Amino acid sequence: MTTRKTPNMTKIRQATLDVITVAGHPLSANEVLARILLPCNPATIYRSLHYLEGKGYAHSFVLHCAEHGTERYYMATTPENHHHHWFHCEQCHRFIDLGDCSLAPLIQEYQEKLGIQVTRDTLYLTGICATCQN
Amino acid sequence: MTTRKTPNMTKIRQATLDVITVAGHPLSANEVLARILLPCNPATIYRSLHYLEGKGYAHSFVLHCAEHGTERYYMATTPENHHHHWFHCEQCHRFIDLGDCSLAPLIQEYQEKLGIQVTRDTLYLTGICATCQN
DNA sequence: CCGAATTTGCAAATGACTTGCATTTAACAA
DNA sequence: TTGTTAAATGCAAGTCATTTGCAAATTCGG
Repeated sequence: MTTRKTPNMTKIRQATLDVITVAGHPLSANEVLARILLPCNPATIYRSLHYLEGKGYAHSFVLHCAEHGTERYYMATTPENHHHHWFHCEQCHRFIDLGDCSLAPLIQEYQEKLGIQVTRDTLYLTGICATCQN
Repeated sequence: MTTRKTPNMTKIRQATLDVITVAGHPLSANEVLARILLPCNPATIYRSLHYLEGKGYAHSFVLHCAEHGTERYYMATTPENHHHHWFHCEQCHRFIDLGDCSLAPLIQEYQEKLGIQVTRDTLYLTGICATCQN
């Protein structure tokens, strides 16, 4: 009995990664499903996104917006493995990149002060974007 | 026909507020339900928490933890209406207070730079607390 | 090409949360 | 106090994102 060494980057997984990479901003599973070109079952998209996150190809966070409810949003990991934070417009449902995470010093401080081990930070802002204010 | 001026702070709503106030840390609807002394329907807890948040008596955020899934957590608003941020231990499911939100300057900067109107910020850290590391 | 292990599709299940509706509660005027 | 009426609650069913069990399809390694 041979154990397969590395699970496969299948067509669907690659296509899923392509979709979130091209998008350039966080996408929900439903949005991925709507954009993927391959015929694909919703459950497979969920599994595919799990896979990508597990392998470090994607990051995700759970965001709630009044109009779309609570969903998990995925974005492709950058080459440097930095993660960004985002502003979400509740009106047009668009994301604005707030740039690289700048929480490292703050997190370091908390870790030292409280003896905690931080494995993940979630930060996002919501409100109305410049365009929707007019 | 007279329109009633102010909806009521009913017994259940008051008891709900009491529960999250006494807890001192974020509580999910289920946790409130488990702690409230009055006989009360789950749906009413949800409605009650909505009410409290709408009136400014409570704040909430959605957090995902591997063991408990995705849930909204509520905490009582402080007298100064400051909101805190929290660390959540994925092992013992306890919250540690990270203190007052220190994002104001950062948010102000984003608002000016991007012309956005930020109505809400969500920040929390997850990981393993000091106790659970041993 | 064969056999084992992984992946996918499909359908049902889960779980948080919401909603419609009938009933109960409570505010307000008389 | 009592009747009227809006608001609050209980109950049950519905919604929606996500997960899971299982059978069928795919694919890797030999």
